[in-house]
Amino acid sequence: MIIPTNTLFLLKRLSKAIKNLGNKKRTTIKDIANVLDISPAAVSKALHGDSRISAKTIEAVKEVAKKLNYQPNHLASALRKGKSNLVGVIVPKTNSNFFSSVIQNIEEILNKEGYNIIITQSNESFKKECNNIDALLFTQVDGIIASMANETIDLDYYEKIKSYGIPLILFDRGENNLNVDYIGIDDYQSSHLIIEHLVGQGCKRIAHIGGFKHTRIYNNRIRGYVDAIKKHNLPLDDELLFESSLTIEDGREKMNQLLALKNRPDAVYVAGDYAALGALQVLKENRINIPKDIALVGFGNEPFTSMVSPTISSINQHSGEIGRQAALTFLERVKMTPVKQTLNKIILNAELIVRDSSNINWNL
Amino acid sequence: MIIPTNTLFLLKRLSKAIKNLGNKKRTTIKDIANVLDISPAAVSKALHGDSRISAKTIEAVKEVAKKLNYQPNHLASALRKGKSNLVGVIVPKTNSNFFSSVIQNIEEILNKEGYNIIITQSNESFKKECNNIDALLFTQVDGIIASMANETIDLDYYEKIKSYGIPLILFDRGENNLNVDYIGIDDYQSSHLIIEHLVGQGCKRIAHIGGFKHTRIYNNRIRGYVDAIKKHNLPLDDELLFESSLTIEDGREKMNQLLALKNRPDAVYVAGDYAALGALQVLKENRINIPKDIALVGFGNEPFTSMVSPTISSINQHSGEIGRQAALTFLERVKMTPVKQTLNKIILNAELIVRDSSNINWNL
DNA sequence: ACAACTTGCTTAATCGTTTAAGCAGTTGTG
DNA sequence: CACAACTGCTTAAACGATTAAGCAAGTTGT
Repeated sequence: MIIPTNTLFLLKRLSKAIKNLGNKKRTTIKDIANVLDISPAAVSKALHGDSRISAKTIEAVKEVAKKLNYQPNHLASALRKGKSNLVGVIVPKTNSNFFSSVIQNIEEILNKEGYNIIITQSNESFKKECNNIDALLFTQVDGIIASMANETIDLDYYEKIKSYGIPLILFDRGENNLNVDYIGIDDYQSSHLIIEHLVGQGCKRIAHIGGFKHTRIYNNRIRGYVDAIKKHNLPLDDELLFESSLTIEDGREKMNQLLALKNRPDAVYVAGDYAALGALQVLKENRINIPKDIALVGFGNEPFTSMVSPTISSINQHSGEIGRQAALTFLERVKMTPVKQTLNKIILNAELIVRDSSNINWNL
Repeated sequence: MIIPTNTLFLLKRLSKAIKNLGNKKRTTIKDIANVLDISPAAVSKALHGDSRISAKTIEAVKEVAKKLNYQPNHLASALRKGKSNLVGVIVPKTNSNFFSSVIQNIEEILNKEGYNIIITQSNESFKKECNNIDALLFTQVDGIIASMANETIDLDYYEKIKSYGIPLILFDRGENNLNVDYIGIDDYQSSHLIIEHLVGQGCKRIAHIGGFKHTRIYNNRIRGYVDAIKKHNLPLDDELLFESSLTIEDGREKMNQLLALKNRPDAVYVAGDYAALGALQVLKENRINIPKDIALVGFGNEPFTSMVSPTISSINQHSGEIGRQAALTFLERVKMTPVKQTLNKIILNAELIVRDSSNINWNL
């Protein structure tokens, strides 16, 4: 056992302090200070490796800290420093591969910089989202990284975050009007990718089951769809374009409506994988040949797209990269004092992953 | 505009304070105290509705608080009260329906009681789990609700939680030796349910792709399998029993091994849905009739089990109820001072959901 | 030899809230 | 009328860590 100090006196204090460990509270810098007979301030500095504290003292402090199992009280230092080193993350749901992967990457980057993250889910409910924001602000987070619920139109609560003077970073489901950082893929361009691909497969009447127009990303996908269709001089028919909640059930519903048309489409581009899955089920139930009769493309590259039969073509949103960029953007913003927010978009190129559901060379 | 006080003097102070809102820091109880010319202590009490503060003062304080957009500093009160009102949740992954649903229910209950939760994921990595525990303890959480990573054998870090004197609640993946609360389903009994069902379908040679034995729940499923097989006097063959990581890939691998047997099984019970999916893929690739030639049952009732074709029979683990019970158990424990931990198991009955993959009346 | 640094600490204030203790003034009780 | 109890506040300490300011002793430069 190496005791950093040689006086019997200090040794006695140490063992007394160790004895007290059992009954009492947690060890504080004061306890360490008492053992070594120096001031708490010196202990604090020693623990932070302050250059004005002698190497000998630093070592002694660290030794005693370890012996007494000292754990810094984060609340105290956060209060004093005005920084909690916590970052709030709000997502519509965690049980989606996209969001779970984004979170994982945010966490990885931020942990390295000493931040911890608080994950909350809105379950696509505006009210829950507001509660989450309040809870995070209440917890004194140093910033918030969020993707909005589908329902969210009123931006007051996001303005509230801004008014706190902490960085707000949006990803995937964002909103220009807030004038904050945004990270996402190029939804407009993604639609083009999909339409090009379907045209290449020989499709001539392409439907789109889109998300709600009021959500920017879905609106962009719809705009992309419309423009790409026009570009290829394909029929742009009102009955081929739907707004949907993009759940499995609604995917089924909209697909049924498409099948009920006199003039059926020969391809369907669905703006979400879950709805695409619903559409797939309906197609199979109706014994429709996929992709020969109707080709299908989803969006999001959820793992199940490669599990179902036929496998579903989809758009890879680079969730990992989105998470990374969101975290890095936060780190940049938080360095500024005072925090300045400006509209700053990072748009990644998406990638179309062609699978059986839209590959005419399959299942001939 | 209703001003709770009638003196011009106070009115002036209020408008001055409101003016200061822009440039300065956040509003504190001190600011409110200054406006009303009372002590910060009185403000604090007023905000908490202390009976020793007059109704008039309480109203005035609340009015000014609203006007100055006062938001309590959680760090300060947490420091003072020695309670952060934060609960840490550790799960192996969030992108599983089971865990995501458990979390949702924990959150719902705890939010009502004024707690917020910090969700962390271990990604089935022991190291990550240790980091998470450290991060949560560092954040001064008031308790931890966790489900262990598959890798976790060394329990030192969990002992560390206990040594902090905060409640530790385990669910699903637990460990008796820690002597803490545990909430889960009856895994042993679930295996019986499955075997009974398969026997009822006429299966006579039932294989089990199980999880790792060192994880209690998987061990229980294996024991249940073995005992149920014995009970029905079916062949209990070493080559029919595997330990697996239960990923899709490993499910594929183990299924391939089963197909390579001279004496193939006529049913496979897989201890996890993802591995069951892998097994399903292999069966389909080998044009094996499901369930006539080989029946299949999974575990966990992940949503995709009802999406794939054929749909996969599985065990519903009552994730919602597990989350609720975990939260309620925490609330009970945290009330005790000092917190007492004892081995206390809440075991829920699981439910077998029979789908096409093990229903002989289907696909004849 | 004396100013000017440097070293290695201490002192005391501070972050924002809570709370035990206490103090006037009022009301109630026997 | 005296004493108790209540009302409505104030004072001051505390939670644990950080940090600006300062001080004493030693070191360096001229």
